[in-house]
Amino acid sequence: RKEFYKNDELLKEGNICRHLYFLEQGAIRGFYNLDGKEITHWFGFENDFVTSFHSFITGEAAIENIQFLEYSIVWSIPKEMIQGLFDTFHETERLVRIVYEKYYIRLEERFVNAQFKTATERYENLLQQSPHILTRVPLGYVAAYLGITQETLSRIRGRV
Amino acid sequence: RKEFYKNDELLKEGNICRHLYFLEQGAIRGFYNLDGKEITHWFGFENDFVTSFHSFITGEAAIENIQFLEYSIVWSIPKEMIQGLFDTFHETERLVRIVYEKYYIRLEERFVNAQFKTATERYENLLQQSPHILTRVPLGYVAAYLGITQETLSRIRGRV
DNA sequence: ATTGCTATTTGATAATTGTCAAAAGCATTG
DNA sequence: CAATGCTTTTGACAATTATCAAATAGCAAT
Repeated sequence: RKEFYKNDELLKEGNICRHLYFLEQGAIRGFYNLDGKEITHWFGFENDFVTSFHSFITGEAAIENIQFLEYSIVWSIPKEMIQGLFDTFHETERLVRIVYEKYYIRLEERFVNAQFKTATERYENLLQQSPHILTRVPLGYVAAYLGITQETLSRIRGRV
Repeated sequence: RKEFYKNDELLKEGNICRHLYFLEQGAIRGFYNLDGKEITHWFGFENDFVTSFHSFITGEAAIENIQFLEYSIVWSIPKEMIQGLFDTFHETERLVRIVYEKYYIRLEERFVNAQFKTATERYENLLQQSPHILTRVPLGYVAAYLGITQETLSRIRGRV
């Protein structure tokens, strides 16, 4: 169990993410750098499992950063320990499998939105499904999350 | 074990997908209808596991269709049977967990491409990573897969 | 209330991609 | 080899979104 404060970093790009985290309280974002800009591509909130998935699974260096958006409480478990649990308690592996299923479905939906819907539709979708993101996160981060610039998001909000 | 021919359907939207499939040979696509257009959003080839993931996991009606692109051989297993295997043989659940990990990473990469890269970059990426898709699949399907219109893809190819 | 800092909005213009229509290319069939 | 149907390309124009620059709003700390 660890506590973190706003802007604290959980992971820096280039490092290997060796832990799975559970966010008991707070908010967190994952972002990477593209042409000198920070691109936020996911958020985590209370009761979310978070990690740098690609790095955690493959053991390669992470290309993303993970940073806290507010005071947060997280529980962390090292990869080896959770793998040990898989062997000892079958139910752990089942839990993780089911978590994966949920996360996959979520990502699939975001993917379809990203590729086949307009910026306005994506914003309205977010407004309906995850309004808490908009209230707890700076607009610039949300814009990147939606795959548009901050200016465009601002204009969309002005219209709707 | 079943055999299918070009344009055969494995799943129609509105039905519940109760099976996980393994594609021993052939090619297959998943697509859904949007404003009267067929939007292909994934392909499967030899040695891929395929299913309508959302429907298979949630038990809800599928919003997508699955159709063969050529003569194919698939192995299918009903959901209840694989769940039985999970209980009987722990390794089965582990296998599925690991397959999920691979598929999640793939989807994550596609998502980042979809949202943060230009159409040209996505095409060049595909050209490098999965050139077989371009040789075995009609251009219109590939365009939808890349999230652009067929005309735009045609122009990109003309340029590159 | 004032200052300094950051976040958000607005404006003008450019780049990218989509839409609709038509032409060209290519393979299959009788 | 002409006819048919399907795929791919080309053209003209419209819509969407990005970019760059500047103005405004909001907020914390004097």
